Amino acid sequence: MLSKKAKYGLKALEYIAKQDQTIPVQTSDISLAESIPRKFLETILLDLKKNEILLSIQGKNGGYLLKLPPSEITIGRVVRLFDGPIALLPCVSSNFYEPCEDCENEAFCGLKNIFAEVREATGSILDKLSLKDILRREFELKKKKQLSNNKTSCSNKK
Amino acid sequence: MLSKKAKYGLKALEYIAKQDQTIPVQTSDISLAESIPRKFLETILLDLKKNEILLSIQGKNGGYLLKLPPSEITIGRVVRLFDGPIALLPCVSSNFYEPCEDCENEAFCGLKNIFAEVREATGSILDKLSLKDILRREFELKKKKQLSNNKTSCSNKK
DNA sequence: TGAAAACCCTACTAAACTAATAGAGTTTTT
DNA sequence: AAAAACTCTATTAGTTTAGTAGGGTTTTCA
Repeated sequence: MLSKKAKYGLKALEYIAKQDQTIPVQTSDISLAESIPRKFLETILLDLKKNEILLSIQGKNGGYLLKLPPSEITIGRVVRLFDGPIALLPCVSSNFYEPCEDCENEAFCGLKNIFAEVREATGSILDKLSLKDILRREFELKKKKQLSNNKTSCSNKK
Repeated sequence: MLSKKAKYGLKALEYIAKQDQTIPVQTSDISLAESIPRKFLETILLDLKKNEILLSIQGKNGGYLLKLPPSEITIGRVVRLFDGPIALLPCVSSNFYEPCEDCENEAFCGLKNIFAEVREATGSILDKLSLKDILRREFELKKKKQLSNNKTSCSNKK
C-alpha cells in the first residue's frame, strides 16, 4: 500500500496543479482543502521541494508552485520519493536494485521472473502517467457524469 | 515491497512443490535448503495450513504437503495472505476495499482512476500465475541456459 | 521598523508493524 | 517411553509510520 506521505503528496500536487500557476499556493490552503494535517503536510511539501518538484516562495504571501509542468511530474517519481522502490522484490527493482541475499542463483529464479513481470507492468504505468493525467481523468470522469445526467433529465421530461 | 513472510512463504511452497508429493516435507529441510530461520518458518507454514494451502501430518516423520495442485495455488493468494491488499490504495482493492476517509468524491477521483489501473495490471498477473508457473519458468530459464552453454562449447571446439 | 505571515528545519514521540525467538504443548512413530 | 515432528501463544528488539513540537528564517506591508 501507498504510505500517507505518498498519497498526501500526490493530492497536494494535484491541488497545486489545479490553481492559477502565477500565485503561490499556501500550505494552510492545501491542508484545509485536502484534509491533510498541516504540520505533516509541511514536511511533505519540503520533501517535494528538495526533490525539485516544487519551488517555494518565502515570506508573507509566499507558498509553493510547481517547478515542472504537470506533464513532466510522473506518479512514479512521487511514489518513489516517498515510498522507495515500486518493485515487490529488491532484485527486480530498476531504481533500487539489490541482490537477494538468500537467493543462490538469481538468474534461474522463477520468483524473480514473475515479480519482474509485475514490476514491469506497474512501472510502465506509473512512469508513463503524470500529474496531467490525473487532472485529465478527473475532468473526463466529471464530463461523463454530466452527460449521463443530461440523458436522465431528458428521458424524465419526455 | 513484499514482506519476508510472503517471500519465505512462496519459497517454501516452491520447495515443497518440487519434492515427491507422497512424502511430507519437513520444516527443517525447507529451513536448511532455503535459508529461512526455522522457528520463523514454522509460523509461516502454520499460516499456510490454516489458509488451506498446505496440509500437515503430525508426529514423527510428519511434515507438510500441498493441499491443492500447484496450478491452483496462485501467487496472489499467498501474497494477500501474508501482506494483505495488492492494491496501492484501499479504495481500489477488490479483496480489502475501504473507502478513502479523506476523499470527498470517490467517483471523480483521478488518483483512484490511475491506481485502479495499476491494481488491475498487478492483480491480473498475480491472480493468473500460480506455483506451477514459478516451477515452469525456472525450468525454462535453466533449459535456455543449457542451450546457450552447448552453443558456446560448440564454437569453442571449432 | 516591527509585527505578522509564511516557509524552513530538526528533533521527538506514540503506535503499529516486522522479523524473529522462546518455550511449552500435542501427536505419532518406533 | 523416548524421540521426532507439528502446534500454539507470548514476547521482544528493531524499524517504520504518522504525526507533533517548537523554534528559526524570510518577506511583506502598514
